[in-house]
Amino acid sequence: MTETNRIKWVVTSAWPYVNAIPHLGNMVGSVLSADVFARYLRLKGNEVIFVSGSDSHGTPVAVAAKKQNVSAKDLAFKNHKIIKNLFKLWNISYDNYTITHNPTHIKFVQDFYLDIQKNGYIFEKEIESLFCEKDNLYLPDRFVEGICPHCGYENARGDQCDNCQKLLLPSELKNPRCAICDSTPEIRTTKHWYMDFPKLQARLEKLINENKIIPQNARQMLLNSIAEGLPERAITRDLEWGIPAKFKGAENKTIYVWFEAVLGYVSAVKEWAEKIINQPIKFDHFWKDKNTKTVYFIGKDNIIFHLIVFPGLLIAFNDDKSESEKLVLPYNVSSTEFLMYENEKFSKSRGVGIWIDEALELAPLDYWRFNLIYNRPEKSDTSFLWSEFNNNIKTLNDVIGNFIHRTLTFIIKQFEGKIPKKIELDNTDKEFISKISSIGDIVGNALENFELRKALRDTVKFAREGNVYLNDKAPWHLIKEKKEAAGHVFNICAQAVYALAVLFGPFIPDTSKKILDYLNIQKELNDLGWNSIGENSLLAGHTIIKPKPLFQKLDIKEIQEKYIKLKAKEKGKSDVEMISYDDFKKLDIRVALIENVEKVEKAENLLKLTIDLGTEKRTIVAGLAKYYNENELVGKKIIVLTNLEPKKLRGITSHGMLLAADDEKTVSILIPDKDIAPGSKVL
RNA sequence: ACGGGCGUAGUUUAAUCUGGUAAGAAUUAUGGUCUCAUAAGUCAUGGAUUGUGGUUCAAAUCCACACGCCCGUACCA
Repeated sequence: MTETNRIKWVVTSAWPYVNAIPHLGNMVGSVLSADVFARYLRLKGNEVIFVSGSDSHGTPVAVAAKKQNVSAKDLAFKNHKIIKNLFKLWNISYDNYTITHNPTHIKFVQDFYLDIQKNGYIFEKEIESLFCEKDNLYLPDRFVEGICPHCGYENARGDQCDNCQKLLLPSELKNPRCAICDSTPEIRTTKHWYMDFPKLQARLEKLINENKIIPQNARQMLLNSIAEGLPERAITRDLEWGIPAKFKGAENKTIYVWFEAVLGYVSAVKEWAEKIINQPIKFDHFWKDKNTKTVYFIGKDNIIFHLIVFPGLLIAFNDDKSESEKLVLPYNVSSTEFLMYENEKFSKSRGVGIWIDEALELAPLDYWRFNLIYNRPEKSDTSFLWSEFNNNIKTLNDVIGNFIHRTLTFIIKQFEGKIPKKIELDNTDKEFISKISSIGDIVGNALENFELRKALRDTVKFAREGNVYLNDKAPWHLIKEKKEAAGHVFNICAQAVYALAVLFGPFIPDTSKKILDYLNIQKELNDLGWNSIGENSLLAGHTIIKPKPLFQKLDIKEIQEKYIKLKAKEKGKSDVEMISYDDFKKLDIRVALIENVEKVEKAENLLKLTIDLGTEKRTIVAGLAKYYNENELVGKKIIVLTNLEPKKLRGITSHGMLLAADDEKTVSILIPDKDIAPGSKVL
């Protein structure tokens, strides 16, 4: 444990893209894990700087801004502010949460690449690229579609054919078209600046081999891709929204986001030193000391980037620097697997998952922080399950909250709130006390090995042992015979409560603070320190405060319903897109009379309807079988969209669409208020 | 397609690197018990190694194949 004492740490989490609010998966993998780790290191008395920021450049932001008719910069800053505020609400203890579009970062990146160029790691190359004149855009590979030269599949993308799986170059496609506007792009020659990774290969291999801390599974994959040969990578782009490249002749080029955002790990500390604490020297203090440990909390999709690309850049930069000017190479990368939502991938477009703003509307913060770390996907992908969430809240409440509450209320009621004295220890006492004195090391070791999940589970186990101890000693019996004997037990339990306050500090800081408040301890947690856990943390005679329950059980069904409503509201919001009257006029909506209804075989929800439109009869297929039976529909007058493209459903061609309302619980067909002739137009 | 990883009670998981205890826990279920505490606590019982072959005295663990899921190659940040 002394090993980490007074060591300098730079703790970082992956940079969230400014275009989207992070979801729980993003949160647990990088931001929250890094926060727990940073809080622990501070508690152990280390020098810690914890940084990250919003990744603000790149095509998607530019495109979104254009759609909303604002500048990319305004949009980026607006979203950055929202994300930054959410992290604050999540109690993320960043020393600096910045944005890549800040002057310190921009200058740092520009100078950095000029340095690398000077050191001989950048070369220029002309390439042919497809350009869409209509969108005024060089098209990234996957934004080009066309016919696959191998299998003739019509919708092959410029990077790969989804049909035959073969890798493609955009120029190989027959009849290429722009995926955004469908027009035919032209081939243009453009020059780009490349990073010479092959030149770094040997040194990167050495770095990976010599670093014994990075996870075993990542190592294998990394060595593999190095052995395969690292590709040269273009670091510039023909894009306006980004950091202008300063290479000679690169006037209209920007640095590709991937190669610039990672440098934020460095520049964010620089910005912090210069602008937040006004001690510029602190930048060198952290980044240019070879004993500083830098740690990166990321998702598994980011491993290569953080252990090959990023250190590669640092090595190239350090090439001509003296020892005291070199930037320190990564100490470790803690990568998590993915969090799923009820066994599905999080997906914004399909509305699958929980986003960090929604979470806060559904349950108190510490319930989320606890739950996420408790199920942190360390070994394999794990799912967020409502049932698990419920279990974990119960654990929090029944095991931890209750142990603390029963201990403190007993002391209040029977001992006027004063911590009673210990008397003689028997074996049961000794056993529990030895647990109190070792729990700090057990949990601390797990954290230092980046096993956050184990650390939290060990803490819960400790609280459970507190309950067992209480049960074994049954002080509510002892008190009838000999008050001191009961007091003795509660002295020991109070030490355990104190231990829990400290142990929970990194995980659920609000709760930790509450416990300290009840214990009537005014000192800041960081001043108390991790090592203050022990059998005599609280002195006999110390007065505590009457506690309130720390947690309460939640009605998970109610929360789920709230979640569904939240999702429905969002969906409604995004669907409200204004259309012109001309657009509306294109729809031919009419009243129709249902003449016949049959159930469609092998389809649980489909009905085949024969309808009369006055001038003609038609067949349409509707997904109503769950809500209506055949008989109750015949003879009803309904509303039908008649000029929808015919579509084959289960072998039956549907010539139109029946209109119905759906609130996710019931589905109701629409019926004209008065008796009106079939074929009447709806306007 | 290629490279890497993963697969253990209904559910969430430990033990896998380094083969060796009745595969350990939590939750769920069932039954008992205590009353300080929040219908909480505590105790007991039941329940699992994806499949098929192989190596071995011995396989959850090592090897091969199959199946399923994830990631990377693949510039989407």
